[in-house]
Amino acid sequence: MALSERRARILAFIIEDYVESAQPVGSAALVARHDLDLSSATVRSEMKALEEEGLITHPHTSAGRVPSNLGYRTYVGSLMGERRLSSDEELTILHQFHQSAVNLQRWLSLSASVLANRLHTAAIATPPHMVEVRLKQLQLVELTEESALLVVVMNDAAVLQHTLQFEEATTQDQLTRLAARLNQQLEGKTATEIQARVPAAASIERQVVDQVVALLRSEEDAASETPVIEGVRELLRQPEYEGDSDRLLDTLEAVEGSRLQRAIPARALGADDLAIVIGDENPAERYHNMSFVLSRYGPAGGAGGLIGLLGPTRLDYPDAVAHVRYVSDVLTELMRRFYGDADEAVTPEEHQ
Amino acid sequence: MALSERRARILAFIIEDYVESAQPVGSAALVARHDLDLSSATVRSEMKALEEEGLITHPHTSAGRVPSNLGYRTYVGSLMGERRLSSDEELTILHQFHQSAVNLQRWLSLSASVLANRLHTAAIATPPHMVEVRLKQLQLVELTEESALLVVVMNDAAVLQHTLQFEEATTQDQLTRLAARLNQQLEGKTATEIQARVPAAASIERQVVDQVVALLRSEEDAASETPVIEGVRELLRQPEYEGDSDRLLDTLEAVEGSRLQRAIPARALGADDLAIVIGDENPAERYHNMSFVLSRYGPAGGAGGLIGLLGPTRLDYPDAVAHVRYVSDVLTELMRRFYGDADEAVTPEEHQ
DNA sequence: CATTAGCACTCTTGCCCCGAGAGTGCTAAC
DNA sequence: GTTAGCACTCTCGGGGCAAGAGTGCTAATG
Repeated sequence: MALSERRARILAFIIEDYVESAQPVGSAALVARHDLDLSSATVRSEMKALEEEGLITHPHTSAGRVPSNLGYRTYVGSLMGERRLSSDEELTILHQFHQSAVNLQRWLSLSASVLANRLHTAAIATPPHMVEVRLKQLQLVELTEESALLVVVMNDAAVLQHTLQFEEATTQDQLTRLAARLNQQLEGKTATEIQARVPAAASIERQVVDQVVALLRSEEDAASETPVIEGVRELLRQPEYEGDSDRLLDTLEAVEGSRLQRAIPARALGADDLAIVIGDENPAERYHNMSFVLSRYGPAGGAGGLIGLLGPTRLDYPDAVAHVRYVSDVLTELMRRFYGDADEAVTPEEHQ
Repeated sequence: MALSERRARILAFIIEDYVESAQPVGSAALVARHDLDLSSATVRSEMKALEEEGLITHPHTSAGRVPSNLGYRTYVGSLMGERRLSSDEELTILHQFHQSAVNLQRWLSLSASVLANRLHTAAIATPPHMVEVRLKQLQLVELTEESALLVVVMNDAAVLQHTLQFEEATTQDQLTRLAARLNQQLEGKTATEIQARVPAAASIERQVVDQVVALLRSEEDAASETPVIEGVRELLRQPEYEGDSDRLLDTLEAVEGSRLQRAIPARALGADDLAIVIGDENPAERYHNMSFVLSRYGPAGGAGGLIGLLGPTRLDYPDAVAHVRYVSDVLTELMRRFYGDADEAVTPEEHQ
């Protein structure tokens, strides 16, 4: 497995050329493009060796070489250079954030759009998620005599709402008093804590508290969070889908929010804050011909989420990593600045 | 233009066969499928006449006939039979609504899904919209010492929120008092009415009121409402897109929420509550090869929105109309039942 | 002994051609 | 007015073919 330096260089060239052209790369073309001091014959024998190590393949006898998943893996593992965004690039991106409203949901879509547009593929962002969801405040607004709107604000600044139907008639006044009392009793509590003291008898209060618990639970449930996805069309325009409507539709399906939410290989994020998941490294078979580049964002210890790219395995990994890293940092910084620090642990907004 | 009865029947048959098969229909096939008491030669001469009137066309000399937009138009205008759903079909649909949570946003997606699945094409639903948006209640929740979350409930039960940054530090107590005072002053007012009395001096109050106005305005602005869309994949699976990735991607683009919102030909809804927009009847060129079947839903005089189908011009119009009508009625009834009557004019929930 | 030139071989791709099939439009007969 | 018959047109799929790209092997070279 110890690749000779020359062989490693050739592998890197193959990958880079292939990423750019989406065409199998042949020995002669490789020599020409990179001014190698070698003949195509030599390159061919090196290619053969690389193939025997399983790093590249052959679509068919008379075609050039294509990187295998293993090839990409070794490339991202040790071969590719660390790319940093130029300050021009960083400024362009920052500029877009500065033009956006102060609103986490916007930032998430914006982050995804920025990534999608710059890398020409799809990008995703999951809303930040807290470990402990607590009630911050609730509010009751009369709708009709026998129904009211319950609005619940949580400590991550998420706002959820639900309509309640009552058996008996009430007034806004009664509702306001009830809300004030409940706020006193329940503020800062989690769903489990509140559940311990739900009134036994059926009553309006009981209904409200039940629903508060339900809403807190739904916020706790990470699975209920639909990720933002942008740039699906960029992705589907990639040559891998050209003229293959079936594959295109399958991917379109695979990429729809509701499917995607469970499929994001979040566990790939180990100690590091950045994960690269290539092809069949993804546990979900549906994504075996795609790669993810993901980063955790959010203040350390505070609420956080995932942001990243989703493309064909033929991704420009150095570029992708640099962009995902940078956007993730920007997002973290914005959260820190506008939503208080980690211990205040406050986060999203206009979220679902 | 006065089509003889026989000619009209033939046109209807052509359309119905074509809708089903997506293949140009030839004279012989038509005679066979419908047991016509005519020879194919006779049908051919009728077809020729229909073609001269612009109701059908010829992809090329040796192909069968295909309805033109004008053909579809006369078909929906006078030829097609009124289809009603069977009570079985109605029950199946109702059943799905009964299983859903009491939540307008859910109902909208559900309506769109039902339509999409039953007609095998895309379906849209716009959130209900009121003519006059008034403030119902506002709430301020401390986030950090110098920032707070403003939550605004409007008379259509929409809830919007925004984060505010203050220059000075405040406490939750101060915020609560401010909110109570503002609620007294501003409840039931429209954006314009509130704007007349914004405090001149910069202050926290000023900031809050400004933002309340902005939120009311954004709710007023119908254009800011992103419609729900379901079944895009059903649509793209239609034979018109088979093997034509370009057209497929164009349509995918045209159908993305943000583009669609301005393109829904709402004005086509005249006095009637149902509109059928065929191909180039749509002002937006992008949709010239698609048809819309739209209905207004919502209690008469109250908040209402649009729901409908979006498919290739080769739509099963009788089926589409019957389904859209029925789902729209169900939705209206649900709103009436759960959100009070027209004069109370109260409506959505968990709506962005 | 690594490198290279040379060459045979393989496989794809685009193209042309052709025949089968589907459908029309016309004409002449009923 | 309707119909049978027929010539004509156009599409579609397959076979054959030549060009092009690229490999893999071998033998020569420094």
